[in-house]
Amino acid sequence: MSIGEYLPPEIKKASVVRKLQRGDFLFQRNTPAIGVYEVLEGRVSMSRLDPVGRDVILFVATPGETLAEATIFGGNYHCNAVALTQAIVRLYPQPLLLQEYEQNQQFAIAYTRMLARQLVSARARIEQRNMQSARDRLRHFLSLNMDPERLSVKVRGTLKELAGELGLTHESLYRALARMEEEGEIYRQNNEIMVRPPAGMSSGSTEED
Amino acid sequence: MSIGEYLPPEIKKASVVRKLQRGDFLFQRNTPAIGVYEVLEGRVSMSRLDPVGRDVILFVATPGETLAEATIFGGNYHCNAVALTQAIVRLYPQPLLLQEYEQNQQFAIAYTRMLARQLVSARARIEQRNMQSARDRLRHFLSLNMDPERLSVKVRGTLKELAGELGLTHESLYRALARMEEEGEIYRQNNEIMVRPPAGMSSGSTEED
DNA sequence: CGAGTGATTGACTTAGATCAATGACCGTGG
DNA sequence: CCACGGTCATTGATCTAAGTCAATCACTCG
Repeated sequence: MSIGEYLPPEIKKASVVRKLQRGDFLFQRNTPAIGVYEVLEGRVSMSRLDPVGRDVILFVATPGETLAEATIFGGNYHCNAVALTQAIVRLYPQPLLLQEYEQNQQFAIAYTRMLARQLVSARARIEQRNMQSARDRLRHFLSLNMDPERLSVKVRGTLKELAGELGLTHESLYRALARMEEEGEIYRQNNEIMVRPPAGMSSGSTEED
Repeated sequence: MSIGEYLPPEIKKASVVRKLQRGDFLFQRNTPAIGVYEVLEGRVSMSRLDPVGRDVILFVATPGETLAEATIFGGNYHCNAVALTQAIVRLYPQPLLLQEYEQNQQFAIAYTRMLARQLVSARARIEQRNMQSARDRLRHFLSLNMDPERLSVKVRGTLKELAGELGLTHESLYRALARMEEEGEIYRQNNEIMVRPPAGMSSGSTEED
């Protein structure tokens, strides 16, 4: 799923890890693209100055996300990338990526697929954000991430981080969780959120114990 | 930019237009993918049943948008597509697309680029949604769509549609526009929104008349 | 043990959503 | 040619839920 998983070993080996202090530029707009980055730690923001001189944020990449995917084909970067926190990134050199794309159709397909998959999940997040209520956003998140067997979601990281992912303050998320638990819609246990099926759902194949 | 623009003419010719009534399925999950669709008119929703039986919306495609881009490589559809309104779509047959992708590297690159571009703009929209205030969302939109020469944005379609794109009610958008105009931040004329540069900006190269 | 952070809850504020009404405009059909 | 229905643009009044500020408790790490 993440970029590292399907890259040929020689590109992995040729990748370079870079550490950034808060405020460091990773790259600047209209500068030749040297490759695609993956964020390993911290947060890196991509932004651009608008014609009036304001900085417009296009994307804030968090660990596991890649940036500047289109620069596999060369050209210049189209925005500025700045570390918002101390951060660690991995650079996959453009010439190697492009060469692989051109010579190994399996890789080209994998790369294209990855972009399509990311697009699907970005769009899903937009849909999530179309809902204003904390509970609806949470439900959407749970629905998309639920383990079908257990009808539950293991929360990765902290609830605060989840709140950020949902575009909510942590307080709102805590309250939504609390109320949904009160009302019996969900049930929490450690860092796992179990969803209680609506009345009249048979659990089908997974009848345990 | 849109998919039609770089497709080889033979694929364009082979594409099929389909009209949908509200509620019609365009395709269903786990059904063999026959191609990539472009929405010409109306709104088509992509959704999936979650393990608990709720319908989760992944994406609502509007005119100009494509869906199921990953199915260029075949396989099954991964969600259900239903017309939310009366709609018109164009189908680009998967076998032709794949053949072209495999045999014409320029096309493969163009297709990959298109996905990367869409990803950039989807991410930008997520950033926009991270802002809760109507004015900030509007500013973000203006910054991204501003004509650099005129420092203005021509609104496509109605303001109501724009409100939807910004994730706001139309009333909120009207009020935000009105207040920003009152305060001199913007200036409206027909369907164009002109942005008044913050104090102390020289317009640089475009000093006209 | 004390600092730092996450989880949680309470009190209060506020801006967006909602409901409602009005005027402008546009196309259609009689 | 005009009346009528529909939609957009706009504004007012009100509601509500999320944001904000603040406090507490548990836990971890050095």
